Amino acid sequence: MEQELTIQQVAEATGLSTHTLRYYERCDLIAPIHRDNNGHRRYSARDIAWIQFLTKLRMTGMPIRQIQQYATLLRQQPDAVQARREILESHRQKVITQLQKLQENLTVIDWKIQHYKAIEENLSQTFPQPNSPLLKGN
Amino acid sequence: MEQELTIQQVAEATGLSTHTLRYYERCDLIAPIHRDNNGHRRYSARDIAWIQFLTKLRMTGMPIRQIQQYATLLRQQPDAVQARREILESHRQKVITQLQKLQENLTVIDWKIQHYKAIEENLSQTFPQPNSPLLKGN
DNA sequence: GCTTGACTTAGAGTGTGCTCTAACCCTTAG
DNA sequence: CTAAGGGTTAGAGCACACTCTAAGTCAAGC
Repeated sequence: MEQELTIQQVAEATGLSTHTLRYYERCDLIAPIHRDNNGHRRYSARDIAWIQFLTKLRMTGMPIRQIQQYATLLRQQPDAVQARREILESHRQKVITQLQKLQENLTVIDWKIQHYKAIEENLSQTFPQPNSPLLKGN
Repeated sequence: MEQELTIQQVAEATGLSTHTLRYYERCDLIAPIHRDNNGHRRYSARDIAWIQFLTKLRMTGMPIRQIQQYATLLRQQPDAVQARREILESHRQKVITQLQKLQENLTVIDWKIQHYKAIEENLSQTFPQPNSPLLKGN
C-alpha cells in the first residue's frame, strides 16, 4: 500500500529532473527524504504531494528563499497555519498583479499584430495606396 | 518640436536604469542612439516608443535573443511586416499559455488558502473537534 | 583654474535557478 | 568475476539578464 517511489519515478511524475529533486532537497525546499537500506531515496505519497505543490509555487514565480521559509514552517511548526496562509496570501497578490500586467502587455502586443495585419491587407490590394497612415508606426 | 531626451530622462520615462538602456543598445535591442556633439545619447520620440514596446516584450518573457531578431528585422527590413507579425504571434501564443498556467496554479494556491482558513475557523471554535479531517493536508 | 556632476567605454561581477561532473557505491545479469 | 545500470555526494559550471566598476571626457559654476 505504502509504495514509495524512486527518484526517477518522482522525476517522471513531477516533470522535474532528478538533479533538481536533489537540489531542492539540499536547499531545504524538501525535507530529507527517507532512504532504503541502499541509501537510495524513497519518496512517499506525502513527499510527492508537497513536491507538486511547491512546483506550483515555483511556477508562479515564488523565489526559492520564500518557499524555504514556507517549507520550514510546515515542518517545524505544523500548527502555525495562519503564518503559512499569510505567506500564501501575500504571494497570491503578487500572482494577481503579475496576471494583470501580463494581460495588459498582451493587449499591446495584440494591437501591434492587428496593426501589422492591416498593413499586410493594404499592401496586398490591387491598387495599393502609397503613404498610407498605417505605415507610420513600427 | 523634435525634443530629444537624455539617458536619464529616458530612464525615468521607461522605468529602466541607464545601465540597462546602454546594455540594451550594446545587445542590439536598441539601434545606435543619436549623439549630441558631446558624444552623449539623445533619444528621439521614436526611440522611446520602441523602448516602451520592447519593455512589453521583455515583461511578457520574450528572451533578449528573440527581441534582437525582431529589432534587427525592424531596422534592416522595415517592409518585412509579415515576418515580424509571425514573431509576435508565436510569442502571443506563449504568453497565452503562460497566462493559463498561471491561472491554474493560482487556483491551486487559492484552494490551499481556503483550506487553511477552514482549519483556522475550526481551531477557533469554542468546542474544537479533534482530528478533523481538514487537518490532514498540509 | 578647479571641482562637481553627468556622461562615455569595455569589461568584470552578481543573483537566481538550475544542470552537470567526477568519483564512488551497490546490485543484478551474463 | 566483471560490466552495466541504477543510485550517492560535493562541488563546479552555465545561462540569463542585468548591474556595477574603473578610468576617462567634457561643460558649467564658483
